[in-house]
Amino acid sequence: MTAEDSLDALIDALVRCTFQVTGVLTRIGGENDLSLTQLRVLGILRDRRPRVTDLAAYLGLDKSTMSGLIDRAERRGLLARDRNPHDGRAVDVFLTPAGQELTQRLDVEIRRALVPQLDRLQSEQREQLLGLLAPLLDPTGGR
Amino acid sequence: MTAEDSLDALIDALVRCTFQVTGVLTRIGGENDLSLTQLRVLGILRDRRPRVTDLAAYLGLDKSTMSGLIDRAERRGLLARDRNPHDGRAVDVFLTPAGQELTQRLDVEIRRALVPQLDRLQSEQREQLLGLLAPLLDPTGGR
DNA sequence: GGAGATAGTTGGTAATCCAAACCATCTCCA
DNA sequence: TGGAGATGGTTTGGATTACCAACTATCTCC
Repeated sequence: MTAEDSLDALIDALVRCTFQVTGVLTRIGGENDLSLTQLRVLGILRDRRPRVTDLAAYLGLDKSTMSGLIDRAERRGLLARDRNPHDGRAVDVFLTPAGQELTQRLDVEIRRALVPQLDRLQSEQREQLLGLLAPLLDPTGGR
Repeated sequence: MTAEDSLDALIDALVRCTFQVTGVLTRIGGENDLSLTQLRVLGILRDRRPRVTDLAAYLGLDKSTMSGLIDRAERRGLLARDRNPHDGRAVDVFLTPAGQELTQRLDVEIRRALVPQLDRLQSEQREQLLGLLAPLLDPTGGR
């Protein structure tokens, strides 16, 4: 197998893996009446209190899309808005206690769903995988 | 770091990686007026000629959703339907030449977008990563 | 203090998705 | 063999997701 083919195979595996994980997340979200995007919103808000624009930027969505997403989640009591004290234009978004509770429960479910796959690897292989994924995630490109 | 924490970190990295790859695919799809789902449809049809229900099952979608997706892609001339010769109820779906051409172009673009990230790894690390992803993708669970 | 930039919402449109209802075809057994 | 039930697809209706353009409110800075 040439290096070229091997790279193709790796990309294929990466994409396949992406869809597999996405499938798990979509399923778990769906079981809780959450779209994948809503799931991501909750995940981001777990340890942050961003303004609407930041949230949209994280997710790669338009501001107006964000408004609707927040509206519906707010109506369900999962998150809330608050005027930013330092900038009268900005609106901070954060989880309500109910949202925190749900997010935590989802975390457990996601973990439970993914662990069996990861358990196919031995402990040191998992360490290795973590080490290999890290550079891929570094936004600075490691330079 | 305990083994428990390490597993959490790995799951976090895996999910983060998933969203990063999804972002790339969504962007490239969008540049070609394709949703992520349409992109997947084309990808699946690359080397298959499934019936509508099979396609829906692959993607985890409802039959009725599939109908609409196929309709729109067919209207764009990317794929076509044909009555299954062995089962009068079933409808086979396959790429048109235009669809094949687009799919191939998308393949190149996706490759080009992901290679820079993967180039952060040395050749043998990429081999290693491929080896670690393989068992995660095996639907039989390797048993 | 006002012109231009920035933050967010609203309204309009298209795509995506599900569920339920529906027709056509197939299976299979009584 | 004929018909009841299962299966494959489409259609319809409704909620969500997503974009863009237009709008209001606030901020920045000359």
